[in-house]
Amino acid sequence: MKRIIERIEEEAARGFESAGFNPKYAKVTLSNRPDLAEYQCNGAMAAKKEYGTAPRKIAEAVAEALADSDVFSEVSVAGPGFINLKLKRTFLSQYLRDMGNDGELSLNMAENPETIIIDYGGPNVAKPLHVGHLRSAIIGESIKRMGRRLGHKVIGDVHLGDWGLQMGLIITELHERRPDLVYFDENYTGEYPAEAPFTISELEEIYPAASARSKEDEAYKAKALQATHELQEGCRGYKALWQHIMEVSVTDLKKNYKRLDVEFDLWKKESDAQPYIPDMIQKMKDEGLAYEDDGALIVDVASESDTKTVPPCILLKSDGASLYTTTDLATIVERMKLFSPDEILYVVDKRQEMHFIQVFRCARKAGIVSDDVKLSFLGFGTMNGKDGKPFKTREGGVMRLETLIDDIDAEMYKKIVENRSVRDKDAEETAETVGLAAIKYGDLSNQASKDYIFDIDRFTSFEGNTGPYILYTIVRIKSILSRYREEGGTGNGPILEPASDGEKTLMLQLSRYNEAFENAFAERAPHRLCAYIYELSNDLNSFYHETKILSEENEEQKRSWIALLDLTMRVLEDAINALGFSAPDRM
RNA sequence: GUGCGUUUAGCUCAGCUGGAUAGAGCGUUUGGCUACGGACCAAAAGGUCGGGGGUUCGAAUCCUCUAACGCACGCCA
Repeated sequence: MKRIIERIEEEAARGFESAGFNPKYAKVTLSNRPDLAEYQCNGAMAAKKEYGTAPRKIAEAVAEALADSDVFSEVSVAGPGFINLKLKRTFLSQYLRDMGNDGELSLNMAENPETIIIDYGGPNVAKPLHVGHLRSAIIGESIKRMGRRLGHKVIGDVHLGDWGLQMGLIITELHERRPDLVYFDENYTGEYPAEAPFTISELEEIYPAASARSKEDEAYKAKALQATHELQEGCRGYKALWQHIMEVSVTDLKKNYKRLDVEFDLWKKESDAQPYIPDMIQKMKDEGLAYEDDGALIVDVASESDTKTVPPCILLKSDGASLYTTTDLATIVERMKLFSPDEILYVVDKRQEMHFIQVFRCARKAGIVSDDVKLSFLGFGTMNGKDGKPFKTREGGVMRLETLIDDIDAEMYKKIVENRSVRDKDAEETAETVGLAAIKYGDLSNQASKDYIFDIDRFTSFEGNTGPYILYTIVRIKSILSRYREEGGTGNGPILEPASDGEKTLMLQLSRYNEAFENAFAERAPHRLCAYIYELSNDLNSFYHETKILSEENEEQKRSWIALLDLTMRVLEDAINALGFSAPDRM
């Protein structure tokens, strides 16, 4: 469905044209002065240069040409040449009726759906999910859902880190602790045990210990590097261990992501890209792109227009082992082969930007992707605690994601039980639903690229710009609608012209849904959608407060309001679903 | 050192790509409970948009200089 702003712009363009001016100046924006008008056009000022006429004169001519408009009830000129536009009430109500009947709630499905792979998650196996993984999961999931909602084919890939030094570290540490395990016996040729020799909690303890030790003990680190290399070379025992680590980790990861209502289509991992590495490297060597430098195999990716030095990509270390960069490149090879996507989007900590600049350039240079494939990077900022420093536990350690979710759920449960409008047996489930909304909305309502402060008290609040407030609004509407049905009401009437300013404000806001949603996706900016639903919720609550709906005696009016509530609810639920959370029936 | 990012109300953040009087929430102060759900609504106070200079009819937004903080800069991921 055409955006309301486009309809308005077209009409304004007609005005410019019939007044003898170029319609390109008919750019319309939301009014800065809602007390004067709903929309405004500043084109008269811009047109001054071309026509040498006073902007006010131009504006007045345009206003006159629009006097008989079907769209505007009033076109007036203010200040130096602002054209203020007030919409006809019939125009607005008709737009909303069309929207209500539109199966997509006015959203425009992509004309040429794209295949987009989103790489988010990126957890390392054997390491517990911590709060650092939260943002990637939340932001990536919402962009995936927004894209799908608009008809694109979006593939989410968790892309596990299972092939780097951390595996070597774990193997080395295990070796130190339990040298008797068969996996370390080079002469062993039999079958390895089916059962893993460790649990997830042991695994989660082993890695940090090994990592810490490698930073102090050179010899130990050398061993880990060696083990990493041997694993990559296919050492049988290590490979079997790796298999165990994978099974144990993935089971745990799936459990955690499920709690976040984050779902990946692909559980690909770094090691899956390994088979593509030899050919890829050979090709780059043959083409003269890759060459040896200090024993390492590198590719120059600097460009003359750079304002800073972009270091070359290292494909193979001097010891012959591959790295993050190598794997990422090979992963692109694999993705092109399996999915031939139009875009690959990485939702990753912004500190990794340089790495991706290198990888993208190298991929293009080596012809791994053609020019029409978009490689994009959505970097997000750090999640800080209330002190402005990276989020930690009270003891100063890394906060586990599970713990964080537990804390939020507990806080939510407390508040819900206090309010006791929900039966106890449902309270726990409701707390989880509302808690998830609190976490996700708290994150998504901030601009992704900036650091933000994670404040449990604020996010779990039911007041202000929070997830729970949005849910509250939805639940409130649901409650009225169900009471309406209980009282024997059926169906929605056609939406009538707004009867009050509050109702008009609500209707205007609803009419901007497609614009808000489509822009949010185009800019990969979930926070825009958050801002939209927050405003919509405010408008709904204001309207609700000043309007007695169920006791309205004019049946036609009542049915119109019910239709308006119903439409608002559908828009809100559609939006939060795209953001990645949902509303309970009661709370 | 080089580059990137951030700086807007006491606090947490918006500001839709240059428009009129810079907006929300929290907190503070005040008003509204015969409640279709008060987890709400209405209102007030609170700002030299880090600082200087420039571009133009017009700048939080573009350019330039500068300060503070954060981050990244070849064999970690």
